[in-house]
Amino acid sequence: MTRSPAGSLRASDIGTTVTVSGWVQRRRDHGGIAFIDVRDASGVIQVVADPAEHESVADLKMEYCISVTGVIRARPEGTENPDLPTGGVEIGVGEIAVLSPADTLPFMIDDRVDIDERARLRYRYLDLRRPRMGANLRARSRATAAIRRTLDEQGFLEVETPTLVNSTPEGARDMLVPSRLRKGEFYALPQSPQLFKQLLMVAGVERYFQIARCYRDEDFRADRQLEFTQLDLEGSFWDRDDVLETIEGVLVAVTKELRGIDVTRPFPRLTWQESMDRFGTDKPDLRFGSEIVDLSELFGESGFGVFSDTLAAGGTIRGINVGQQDWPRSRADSLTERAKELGAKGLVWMVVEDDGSLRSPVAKFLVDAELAGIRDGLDAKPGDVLLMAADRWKLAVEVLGTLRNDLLRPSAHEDLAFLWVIDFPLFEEQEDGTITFSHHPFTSPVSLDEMRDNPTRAISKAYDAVLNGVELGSGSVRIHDPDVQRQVFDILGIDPETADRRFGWFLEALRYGTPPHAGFAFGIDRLVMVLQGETSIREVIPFPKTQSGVDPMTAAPTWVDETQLEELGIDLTEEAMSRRELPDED
RNA sequence: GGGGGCGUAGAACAGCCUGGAGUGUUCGCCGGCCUGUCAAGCCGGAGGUCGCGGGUUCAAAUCCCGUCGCUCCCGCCA
Repeated sequence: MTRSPAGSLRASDIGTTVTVSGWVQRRRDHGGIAFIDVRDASGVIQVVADPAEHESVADLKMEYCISVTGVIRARPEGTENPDLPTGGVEIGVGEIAVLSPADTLPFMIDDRVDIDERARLRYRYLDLRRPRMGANLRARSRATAAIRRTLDEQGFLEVETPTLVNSTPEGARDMLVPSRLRKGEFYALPQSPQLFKQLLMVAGVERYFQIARCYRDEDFRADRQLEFTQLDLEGSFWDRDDVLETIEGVLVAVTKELRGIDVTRPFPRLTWQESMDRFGTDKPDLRFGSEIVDLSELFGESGFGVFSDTLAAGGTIRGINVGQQDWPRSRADSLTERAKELGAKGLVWMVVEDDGSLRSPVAKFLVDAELAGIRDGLDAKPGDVLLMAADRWKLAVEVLGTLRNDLLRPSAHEDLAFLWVIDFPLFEEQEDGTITFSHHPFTSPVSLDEMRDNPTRAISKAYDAVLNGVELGSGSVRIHDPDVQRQVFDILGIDPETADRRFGWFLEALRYGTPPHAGFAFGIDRLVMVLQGETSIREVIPFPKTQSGVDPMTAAPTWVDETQLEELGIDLTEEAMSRRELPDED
């Protein structure tokens, strides 16, 4: 007899004999009657047995893998379960077979319990049996299917690029793989297929995409793992808007697939400058207001030294109204600490009293006109909490932008707010005065003259996609002229010899009739995370690593045999060897 | 590299501030009862190196120091 998916059974199946195979989710044994919830990948069905007839029912434990054959029947009136898609019917047992028993579980297969993450990862195969995790796995599969469907319809070619590539020390730290055939040399795992996809444009592919695993050896966050998956995409003869339209189409299709809703297009666009000014970040969360306001002009002549000195030094004074907040002293203190952690010298806070006056430790330093200006500028109403930062522009807006998120950002992702951030700076000036790229060194400037004359103010043809304050990914129009590419390397302080050694092969390729091209890459983990309402990408990655880069199940990374190291020509340092002697402790 | 939170039975927690016998709750597990439950219910039982190491003390889950692990954040992440 063929097997029926448990979750598919409905009233229309009443009277038919079916076989369902799956796992015992729950057993409710009433003595004279026993209910067994059988779960498979499709859902759950209730099985009803008389323990007197089916003695083996008493032996069924949670997560036993079983097979049940019986007749579908309507549940007696009043016992239907409206919470279950199959809740109108049940299987009256004919036969039960245990396919595979299960040991007592290390934790319950239940969405309602938060289990220690180490235990979940140690038994990830059990963790993935939880409905929520199963739903996340399926969502991810449907997301990639929707991506392929959308791009295939537009004539894109899916091309696989190598995952053993040369190391590029710029940007993130590379994951390295030693070469056996060439002792002492290393491959790197790709941080992105960037240069290969540009070569595919040189190769005449015109429309390329790949669902590519990428690797960056940097510290973890809730939205960062060593390895992650990107939709990587590139098109020839494209300008920015061709990319934005294509990516929007993909994001809309995936959202439709996972959420069943039609996102309004086109997505809003903010310039980087506007995004920083209004939200203090290049990945603003547009689900809520409380924008940052420039209050500098109120304080040009201020008697409050912190403000007037900041302005005299070329800084700025920005404010934000974070609305109604519980505001005990401890909250103010911890927020001030947070602002300092972010680099601010301090944080000014004010609470609007019922009579409209402002209660604040600094109120006594401000004159009435200044206080009134703050109230007006921040549209203050009684009970509102106002925050102000006085600092150089970027720091001031970033601090307020972070506090805005800390205080107001919804924890779940029920609403969706997509947007584009465009017109990023081409370069960034670092604290030591050197110039680095802000996107990557293959990004086209808007103006060559501006790039040469005033590099730190030059605008690039780079853009980011943002969803609910999460940076999904970024892209740019690329440089297709080898001379321009050399100029960019020059500005970045990469001398011609170094440029040739590292990128000569690429610069050479650009000389053979390279089409203008542009592209994008977005993180599939992050997109699925938000659409599934999760706040960590580990929930949508089947087998993630812990924050220290360990897989508690397989114990990777592990020590390898001396002979393996010898073959690779690798000696461990004393420091590494001493770690080897330490016992692993929890 | 730095800061915060957490670590107590198989799981989730309370207990810690203010030291006094491993005390408690829910779930799971074992045994028993139970014919319409769906996180079934009722009765009984087992189960503990309070992460690890050191210190203070007559006495440490509790206070102090160190360390390991998990996690969030800063740095970092083109």
